[in-house]
Amino acid sequence: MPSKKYHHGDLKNALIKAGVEILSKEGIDGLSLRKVAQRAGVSHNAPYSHFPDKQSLIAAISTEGFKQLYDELGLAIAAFPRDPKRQLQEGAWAYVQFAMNNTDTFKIMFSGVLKKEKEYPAFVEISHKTFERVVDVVKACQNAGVLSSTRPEILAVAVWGQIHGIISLRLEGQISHTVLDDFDIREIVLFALNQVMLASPG
Amino acid sequence: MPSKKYHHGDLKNALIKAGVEILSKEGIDGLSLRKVAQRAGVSHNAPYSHFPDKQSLIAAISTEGFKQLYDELGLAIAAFPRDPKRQLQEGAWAYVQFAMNNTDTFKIMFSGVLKKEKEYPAFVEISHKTFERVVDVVKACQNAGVLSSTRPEILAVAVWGQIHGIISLRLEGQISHTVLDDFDIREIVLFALNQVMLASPG
DNA sequence: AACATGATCTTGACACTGTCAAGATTTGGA
DNA sequence: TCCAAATCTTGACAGTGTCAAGATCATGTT
Repeated sequence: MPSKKYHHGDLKNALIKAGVEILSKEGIDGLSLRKVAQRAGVSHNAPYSHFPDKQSLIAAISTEGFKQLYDELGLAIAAFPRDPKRQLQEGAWAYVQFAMNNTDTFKIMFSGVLKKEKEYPAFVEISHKTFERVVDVVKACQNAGVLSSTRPEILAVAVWGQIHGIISLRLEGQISHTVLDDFDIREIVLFALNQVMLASPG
Repeated sequence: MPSKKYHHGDLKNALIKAGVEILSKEGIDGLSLRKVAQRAGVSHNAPYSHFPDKQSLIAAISTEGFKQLYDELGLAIAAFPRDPKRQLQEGAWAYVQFAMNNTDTFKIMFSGVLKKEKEYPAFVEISHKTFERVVDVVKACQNAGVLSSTRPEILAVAVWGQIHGIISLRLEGQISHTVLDDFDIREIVLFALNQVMLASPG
C-alpha cells in the first residue's frame, strides 16, 4: 500500500469505502462527491475516472450494502439449519438489525435515492439473490407446514413486505408513539410474523 | 385574486401548491426552493418570509399529502359501512393507489426526506389521525371476528406495515421481476391481507 | 530501451442550490 | 397621519454536480 503516488492504486474501492463512512457519520445529506473525494485524498474530480456520475457511486454503495445484508441474512439462516420457522424469525430480525445499524445505507438501498437501478447489473444481481434467499426460507417453512402452500414468491413478497414496512415506518418515526412504549420492535416483528404463520406445535 | 401586487396575498399556500406541482412533474430532485418561488412568481428569497427553511416547506407539503391520504382512506372506509373486512381491503387499496398516483409526495412523507418531523405539529397531528383511522378499522374487524383479538394498535402496525412495505418495495422496483408478471399489485395486496385475516365465512 | 497510447488524476470553470444580510414596499393599528 | 411589523427584493456566499482541458503515470509494442 504505497503512500503518495499520483495513481492511487485502488481509488474506486477507496471511494466506496469513504462514501459508506460519510453516510454513517453524516447521513445522506452529507454525502457529496466532493467530500468523498476529499476523504479519499484526491481532487474533487478524480471520482469521474471511476464513476460516470454520482448515481453510479450511490449504486456501488447500495450494492455493497446489499452484499452485507445478504451475508447477514445467510448467517442468521445458517444458525438454525433444522428449524425453518426459526430461520424465518431470525432472518427477519437480521433484516431489522441491518436496517437499524446501517440506517442511511438502508435508506439509500430502498428509499428511492438510487434511480434507474436496472442500469446497474451488480445491484440487480445481488438484490435478486437476496430475494431468492427469502424465497428459500419460505419454501422451507412451507415444507415444514409453517406457511401456507401458495406460490412461494408471492408469500415471500408478503413476508418481506411485512418486515420491510414495519422497520421502514419505525425508522421514519411513524411507529413510536402509541405502540413502541409497550412493545419493542422485536416483539412487533415476531408478532407480525406469527400472524402470517400457520398455527403449529412449535 | 389580484394580479400584480407587491404582496402576493396568499403566498404561503401558493408555494405549497407550486411545490406539489413540481414534485409531481419533476420528482424530488427537481424540487428546489428557488424553482418553487419562481413558479409562484416571486423572488428566490420570498419563501423565507413564510418558511424558515426548505425543510419547513417539505413539512408543509407532506402535511398536505397526509390530509389527502386521510381523506381518501375515509372515503374508502365509508363506502362499506357494514363490512369491516371490505373496509380493510379497500382502505389498503386506497393507500396503495395514493402511493402510486402521488409517488413523490408519498416518498417525501415516508422516505426520510423530512427530518425532525416532531418539530412540525400539524404534520404530527394528521399522521396520528391517519394511524387512528387504521386502528378504527382494525377494531371493527376484530368485532366482526375477522382479525385476532390482540391489542388493536399492534395489529394496526402489522397491517399497515404489511401494505406499506409491499407498495414501498414495488415503487422501488424491487418486486417486479419474479412476481409481478403473474400477479398484479392488487392481487398481492389482497393476498397479503388474507394471510393476516382469520378464516371467515365471507 | 524508447515511445506512444490510454488510464488516471488535477485545475479551472459553470450553473444551480440553500441561506444570510440589508434594503424596499406595503399593510394595519395607534 | 405615521410608525412598526409583515412581506418581498436584491445581492452575496459557500457548497454542489458536472464539463473541458491539461498533467502525470503505467503499460505494452516495436
